[in-house]
Amino acid sequence: MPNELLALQQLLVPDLLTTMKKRYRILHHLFLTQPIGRRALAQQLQTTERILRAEVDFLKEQGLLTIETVGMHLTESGKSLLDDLADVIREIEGLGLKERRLADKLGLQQVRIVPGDADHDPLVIKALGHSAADYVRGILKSGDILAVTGGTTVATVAEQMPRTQLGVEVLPARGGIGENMEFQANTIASKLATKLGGTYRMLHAPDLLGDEALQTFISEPHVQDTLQRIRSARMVVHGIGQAIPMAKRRKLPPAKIEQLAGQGAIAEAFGYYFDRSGNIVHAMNTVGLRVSDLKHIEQIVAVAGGKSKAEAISAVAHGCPLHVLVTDEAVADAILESRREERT
Amino acid sequence: MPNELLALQQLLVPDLLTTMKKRYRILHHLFLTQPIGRRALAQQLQTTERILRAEVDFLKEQGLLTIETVGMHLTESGKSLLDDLADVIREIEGLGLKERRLADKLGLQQVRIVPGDADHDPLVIKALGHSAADYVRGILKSGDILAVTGGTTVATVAEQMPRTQLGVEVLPARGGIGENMEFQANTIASKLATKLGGTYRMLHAPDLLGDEALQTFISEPHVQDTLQRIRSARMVVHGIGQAIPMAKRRKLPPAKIEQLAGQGAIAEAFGYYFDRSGNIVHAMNTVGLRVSDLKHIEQIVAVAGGKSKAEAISAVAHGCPLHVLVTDEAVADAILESRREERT
DNA sequence: CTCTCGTGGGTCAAATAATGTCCCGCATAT
DNA sequence: ATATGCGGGACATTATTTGACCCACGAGAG
Repeated sequence: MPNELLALQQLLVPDLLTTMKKRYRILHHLFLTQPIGRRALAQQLQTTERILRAEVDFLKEQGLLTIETVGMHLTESGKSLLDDLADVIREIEGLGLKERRLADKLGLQQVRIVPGDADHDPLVIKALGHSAADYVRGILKSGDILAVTGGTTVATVAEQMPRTQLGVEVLPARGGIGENMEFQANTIASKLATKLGGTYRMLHAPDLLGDEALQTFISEPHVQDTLQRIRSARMVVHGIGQAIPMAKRRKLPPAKIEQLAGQGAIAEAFGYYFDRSGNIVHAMNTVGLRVSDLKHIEQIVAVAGGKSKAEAISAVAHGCPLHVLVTDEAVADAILESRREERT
Repeated sequence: MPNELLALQQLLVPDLLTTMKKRYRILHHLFLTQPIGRRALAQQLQTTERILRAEVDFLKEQGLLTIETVGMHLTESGKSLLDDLADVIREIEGLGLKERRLADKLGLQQVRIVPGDADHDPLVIKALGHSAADYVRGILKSGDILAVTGGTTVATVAEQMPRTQLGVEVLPARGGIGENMEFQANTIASKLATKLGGTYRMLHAPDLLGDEALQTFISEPHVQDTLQRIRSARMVVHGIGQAIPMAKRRKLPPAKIEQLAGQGAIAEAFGYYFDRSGNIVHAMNTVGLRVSDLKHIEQIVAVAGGKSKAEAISAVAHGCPLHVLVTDEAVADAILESRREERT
């Protein structure tokens, strides 16, 4: 433990840490679901109404949340407490240790783990987004260029980003690659720019362009300029998907999907498909960041969770440059477990 | 607060911090009075037997204390927990703040404050001794020369010093100046040397020596050598007393005491008497450290407590060089209060 | 508009935990 | 021997927590 105080307290007042975790959990869940009522919250937290009520009364007394007719809300000091507490809780839960082990195994600068499994609990995605947003905000400086991909997870990062006046430029990492409008890189870039008090540009590359048309498109001066800026980004935030489900979502022809499966494709990121060892087996035909550009970028941040994605995440971590991974506990456990098996 | 975790916990689990303090108090008091039984301890801590029993059962469960037929004892891990916890408790109690304020007001390097008032509770002296011993042990290095004065408080420092093998040389700061054998500087030096695994020398200067005899005594080569070593001490630990009571205890002639009172003598240290502003109004006629030698010494540590000594301590702090003060809360409050009044 | 539905807040008995109050047998020191 | 203080056991009493309701109200849907 980094903080010896926690060790002392564990011995002298074990209840303290337990209650602290309990209250943190309430605040955290409230933050993710607000506004929400007593009964609903109790049910979601697997506790009784009466017991939650006692805690809520206390937290209200401390000015951490407000109770209104529509439900409960965190106050400002509640939110700030939550952020400050996150690190402490991670250490208590032993997530800090897992983070360091996972970073070590995958050769990453840093790993952030959020409790739960995004596959089973959609709130975990929200927590992932919040954690990633917190990290990104801590790193970005005024004037930086930030490139983002599409996907629901990265969209959540934008959604969870608190409003600041940072003055950064946000760009889509790649052109449209067949997502719903809401989760496209362009949309996310615009949303993030708004939240961060910065500017953004779009990269309006039509889907499924023929080679020839693509060349023409790329050679436009305005596009050229945008591409240049994207490649000089200081930070990239991207998601990681499973190869086959992603291919289907993008409505690739069945033959192509067959082929991908045959090549052992398991992961997708940036429009590239990777096999288990991290080799690129296919690349989407669209403009933007290429894997070869990544090595010049200072901070590459991947955000992805859910046990089903564990193998994909592991593959991408090996296949392309990556500095920071924000994921959930289910993934961390799965990767740490599988890699231990390999060793035996 | 140096540790922001405490601030968070103060907000999120205040009552558990209270029980932490409570348990610390039990352990601390037990440490000072062991071996002691349930009932006696409960009475001293102003709580009921049953309530203390619940806590004791818990602490026993945690392996922090043992229960025997003669009473309760701290275990080794209990002692070490106590030491680790001391800093934390000081911060929670706000003593850390007072320490910094007092150090600022008196122009000292460091102040250590122990809760309570040595005038009313003899255990506070023991706590003073323990705190001072802890500090001294942290500073001393092998080969250092340590000079000590007499007095009950400094004697307690020796008593509370844990046994180590430091290899320091302990010397009396001044010759015998009319104390009981047990509290003389010589005796304390010997005791400390034993505890610290070092050597000691004595300075057997008879009381109330005439000028001439004193000169003869000083000129002896062995005494000369000892005096030289004393003056090159790295650290000095001394007590502070009230002038008039100290003069009476030393059985000075009543006329002399009258004179001291007339000169406004209020404090005593090293055999020197100081007035309120820190001027020396009288010096005992004995050998050893002179006030003028003090400025060459690296660490001068004063240990004294009890509200009645507050003015004396303040006077000495102004009158002669001092780096570290170990005192109790009653003194700290009194000095901080009086100095605030002066400003208005 | 009405009519749910979920909200916070009130109430009170039951269950559970904390506490006060004894008493006993046993070491230990006098 | 005996008086003292020790830990531990027992149990009634009290305090607190918890469970299980009900109610009035306001927002949002129909």
